[in-house]
Amino acid sequence: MRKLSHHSFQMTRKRTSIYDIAQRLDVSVSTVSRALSDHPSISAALKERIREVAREMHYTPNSVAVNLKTGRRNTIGVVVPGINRSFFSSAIEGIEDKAYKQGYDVLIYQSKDSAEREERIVHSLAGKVDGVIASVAADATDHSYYNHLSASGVPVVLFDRTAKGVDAGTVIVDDCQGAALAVEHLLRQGMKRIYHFAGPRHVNVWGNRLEGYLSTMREAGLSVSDEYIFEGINTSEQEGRRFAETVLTAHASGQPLPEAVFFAGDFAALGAMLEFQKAGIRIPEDIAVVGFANEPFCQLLPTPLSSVDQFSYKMGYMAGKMMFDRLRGEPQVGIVIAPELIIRKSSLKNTK
Amino acid sequence: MRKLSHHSFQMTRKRTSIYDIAQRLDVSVSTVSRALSDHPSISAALKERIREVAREMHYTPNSVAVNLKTGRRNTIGVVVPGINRSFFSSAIEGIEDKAYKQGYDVLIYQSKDSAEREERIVHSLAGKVDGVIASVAADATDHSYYNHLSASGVPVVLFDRTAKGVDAGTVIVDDCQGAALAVEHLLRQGMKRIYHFAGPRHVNVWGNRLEGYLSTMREAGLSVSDEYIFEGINTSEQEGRRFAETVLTAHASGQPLPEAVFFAGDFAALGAMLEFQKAGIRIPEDIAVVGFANEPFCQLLPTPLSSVDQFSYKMGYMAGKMMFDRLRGEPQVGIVIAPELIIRKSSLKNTK
DNA sequence: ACAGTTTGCGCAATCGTTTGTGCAAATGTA
DNA sequence: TACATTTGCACAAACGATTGCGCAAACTGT
Repeated sequence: MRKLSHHSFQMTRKRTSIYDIAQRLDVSVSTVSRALSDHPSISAALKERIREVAREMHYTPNSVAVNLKTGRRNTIGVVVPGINRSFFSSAIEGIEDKAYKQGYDVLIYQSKDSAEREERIVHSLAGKVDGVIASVAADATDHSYYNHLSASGVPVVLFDRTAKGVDAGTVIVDDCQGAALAVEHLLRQGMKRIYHFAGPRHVNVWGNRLEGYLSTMREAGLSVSDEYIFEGINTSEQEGRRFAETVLTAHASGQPLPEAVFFAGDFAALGAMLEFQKAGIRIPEDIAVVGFANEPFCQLLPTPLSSVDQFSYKMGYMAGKMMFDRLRGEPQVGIVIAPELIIRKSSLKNTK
Repeated sequence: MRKLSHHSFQMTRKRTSIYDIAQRLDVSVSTVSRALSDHPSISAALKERIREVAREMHYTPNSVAVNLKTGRRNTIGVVVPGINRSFFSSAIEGIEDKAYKQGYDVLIYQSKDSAEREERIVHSLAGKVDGVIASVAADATDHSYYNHLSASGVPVVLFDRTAKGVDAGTVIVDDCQGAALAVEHLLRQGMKRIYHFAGPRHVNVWGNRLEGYLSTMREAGLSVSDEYIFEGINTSEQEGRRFAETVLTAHASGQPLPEAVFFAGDFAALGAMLEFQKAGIRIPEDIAVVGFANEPFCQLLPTPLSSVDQFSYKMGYMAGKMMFDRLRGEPQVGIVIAPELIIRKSSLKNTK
């Protein structure tokens, strides 16, 4: 192992520029530039020599200079509530893969579900990126600051959590249909008393899932009384537990248990399942459960959790695709991905 | 809601530059530049007017131009195996939080545990970022390409998965001690026949955990026979299952079951637990289990999994801190974070 | 051999900033 | 009043690339 300097930060040799190459071969910088970008007006022989010298001098173009000159930055910004969540991190993976293929870099920002932080981020993003892909913060309803971007020529693509009044392309999963799939699956097994754990309905995804639940129940000729629906402040595990407690105390005072519950989020489903099981209620025999998002842990649970898959990676990838379409000036309006119900043990009553 | 153009990509007005402001106030660009950066040689009155006009013209500095001129990009690159893993995504969260405070942006790249991809990324990073924070790919042992960066003045900080022969600061958890904590915890409960599920030992983290396991056993006066140690190709759930099968078949042919197993990773522990339980083996009564990383799912499991916490967020945050120290020319050599054993049901034999 | 093309390259402006230096006007000193 | 300082701003050269234009030399054809 070769000895390394303690203070490598001092030995910063200047990077070789196009100018150094030019000097070395006694040609002009423009010639070097053209040679390296394979311009027709440079002879093949000279091109070859320039490329060779560039290689041996370890030349890498200074992207900042290129960006300044061309006006493009080859970078797209991504704003999500938090990266530390499977749905978002795998969506980002999709975005990154697409971007990587196109030679673009990805700048990541976390709004932490705070619209205030989101706004600051969005403003700072203007001029740093060619486009922005985002999933909006849930704590507010007005996200019009994204229009600053689109107004100044920076295309915006919203995925999953979209916002009204924003000039942007959207990539979403058909939440309404996803809910329908889940509820129909339960109905098919003869259950009628199906509850729904919802998130705040001002957020499109949760509102639509509620909508899908309601319309499917209605179509099946079932009436949905108030106690069927529980609106959590979010879809966390804790809220799921709170839901379970509510149901259990209602049961204690005589109300029948639900036959099944459709949760608008997996974590809420998880919390509730654990709480139910603690109370001696069996899943799925006593209560069948379906979640939403198909988080990785679903299949890891001792009672694997049925869930609606949102194809998070694909959503990210499509959002990336839509972004590049927009950058090319071919604006796609919106993409809706068909969800898929993954049936596991938690929702199968007649399991032998 | 105001009507938005279908083709906002065409209405790209030129961004206002420092030059526009100068023209409007009939001063020179240099004056504007200095005024906005609060240079002493500009009168307070003029500064105020310039700032005002800048605000009303919605001026935001063109960061690319600033970068080109100053040589700094205010961006740090992060290279991790994959973002879609709780450990890395929350480490990134730590990095991002620190960077955000310092006004730096974060560029994310995924090596997907491929050294080849990692090398391409690292090369492309030269000249795009001021520093690089990474956790190296596990499929190779030579990561010397990182030296290109440090040699050209771009500081490198490695966290968790480090590499020998790379001129970089490091932030790691004391894996050896973490293993010791886990094994001691098991020993204290009187167990002696303690197995270890290891990862490839050429990767520092797994090698050190193995080391910690071995030395703790040795100090307790216990001999470790070959079948105690299983070296998986990684620490995935699948490898965990494979481990369980190996143990079970050995048991079928007369060998006693382990009293406890210390896993070098939570996912492996999970896979094995599920497999054991499927075979009717009770956790922790028959086999106690301790994992490593304290992944979020540990506490969600019906038999919550004891695990060694690595403080991933903190590691990321410290890595960020170390990066800024290096950028300031105050090189920290290495930070070692003390791990903490989180004891849960899976490792408590004498639970009532 | 001469005009007309093509081929191959250099000159210089440009992108939006930062910053060293120069130079007037305003101020201070005697 | 005359000279030395300070104050406040403008000029112009960078940073590292891209690119329109110009212009010699090397070809083409007759």
